[in-house]
Parts: sequence; C-alpha cells; structure tokens
Amino acid sequence: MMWWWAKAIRSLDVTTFQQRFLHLCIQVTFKPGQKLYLVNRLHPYTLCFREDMSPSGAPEERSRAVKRAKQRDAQDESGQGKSCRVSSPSCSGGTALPQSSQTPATVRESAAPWTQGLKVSMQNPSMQVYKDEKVVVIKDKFPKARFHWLVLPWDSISSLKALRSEHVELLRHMESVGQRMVHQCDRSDSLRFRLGYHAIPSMSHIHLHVISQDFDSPCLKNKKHWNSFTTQYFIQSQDVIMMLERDGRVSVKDGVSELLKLPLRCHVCHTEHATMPKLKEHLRLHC
DNA sequence: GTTCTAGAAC
DNA sequence: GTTCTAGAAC
Repeated sequence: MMWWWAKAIRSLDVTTFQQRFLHLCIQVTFKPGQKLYLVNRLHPYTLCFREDMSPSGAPEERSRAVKRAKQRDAQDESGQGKSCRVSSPSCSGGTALPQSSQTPATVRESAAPWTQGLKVSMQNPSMQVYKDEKVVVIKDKFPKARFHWLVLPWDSISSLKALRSEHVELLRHMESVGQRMVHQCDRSDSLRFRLGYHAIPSMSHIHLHVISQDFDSPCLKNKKHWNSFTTQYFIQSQDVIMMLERDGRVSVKDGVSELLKLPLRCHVCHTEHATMPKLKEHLRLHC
C-alpha cells in the first residue's frame, strides 16, 4: 500500500516519500471511501480510498458505493471538492505500512476526514482572498450570510482550547485583518458585521468568522446554523482576547452545545419563529 | 461542516 | 398530500 501511495503522489518521488513518511512507523487502516489528507504549506493532497467495485462485492454495498461516488463526483464538478484524487482498483481496508514493519504503532482515527477541510482550503491559492506572514483569509465555502470570511493563522492551532497567553498578539492580528476585510467590502456602510469564534467548532484549525448580520444566504438552513451565530455559542473575538489576557486561556461553558437547540429567535427584534423558512421570511424585514 | 432521508408536523 | 426537522452517515 505504501508503494502504491508513493506512485500516486505526483510531486514526491519514491525516495523522498520514504524519507518523509516511512520513518514515522505509523500504521493506519483505511475504510472504503475514507480520504487521506497530506497537508503542508506547499502541497495539499487528498487520496481517496474507494470501495471494491468488482462484481464480487455485495449488491447493497455496491449500490451505496455508487451513490457516494456520484456525490463525490458532483462535488468535484462544482469545484467544491478540489483534490488530487487517486483511485485504486481494489484498496478496501488498505494499510499504510508493509506487513514486515516492526512494532508499528497503530493510530486510531483521531478525526473524521471532513474536519480537516479548512487545512486544505487555506492552502489553496484560489480560495485565499488575503494573506500575510501570520494569517490567511478565505471565503466560507458555505456562507451563512452575504459576506462570510474565515481568518486562519498559518500556525497550527486546533481550537480555542489550545489558546494560551502567547497567542494574544496573533488573535489581535486576526481581528485586525477581519476588520480590514469588512472595511474593504462595498457594503460595510450598510451592513453590520460580527467577528467571533464558535465555542465548539466542527472543523479543525482555529478560525475567526467574519460574518455580515443579514444572514441572507441559501446555505443558512437549520436551527444549528442559526443558533451557532446568534447565541452565546458565537464568542466575539474581543471576548476571546479579553479572556486570554485575563486568564491565560479560553474557557467554554459546559452545556454550550445546548444553545444550538434553542428556539429560533430573530437576532434584531428577538421575536420567536416556528420554522427556519418563517424566520428567513421575517429576516427580510430587517434588510 | 454537508447531505440524505424517515417520520413528525402541518 | 407537502413541508420541515433531526439524526445518521460521511
């Protein structure tokens, strides 16, 4: 399997690949359909492990496999899943190291592949709208408002939990860059913006949301979306910085996830609405 | 994070 | 019947 990877990766010859990865002595088992993300600043790659589509496979599994493959292809065609995908004719249950490797440490899957999406996106020049030596800004792939950017540090910081006092300056810079994005936008005079972090983000790699408060977007679809930006689940950038300065770390209250289940309440006039369509209709009044 | 879908709500 | 949500799967 490792040799197959080596053949699959365009920019790394076999020797380089071995030097960089084999010494890690890590064994990873892939399930069909899982993706392997190889990320550094220069070469973000995705290897997709497909199911065994041979006639010997179970009919139900083949059907699911075809369905998933169609979904992936549709995403690729729409430009949302830009990746260097390499197919294997039969690689279900692949293993990353030769069987002969001595005392390999088995690594359990630490996170679902989709949680790593931002790490890939931030490296993609076509998605970057601003960058400097400390941070990069990308447009949210599924914006929840007319303007929705993400400011990400180049440094690998997984989440709010990983923040310490020494990050204060970086966070101030992230906020400053976020404000710069707002001011360069042609609607900055008429739209209100908020800058903040989700208390428990789904995606790995800390990211500052810079989002206009119109919430006029087809990607805003459900209660979780709404409450993640309009309740205390959304922690303002300034509050994060203040906490970090005061306590040296950011505390997230227990049970914060419950906020995502709160009734749908307008963020402007605080009226309650029974369904998302009704809330979205109401929001037009405030535009 | 999204998509899909069963079943609840209307 | 259609609309909408919530949870599973990815």
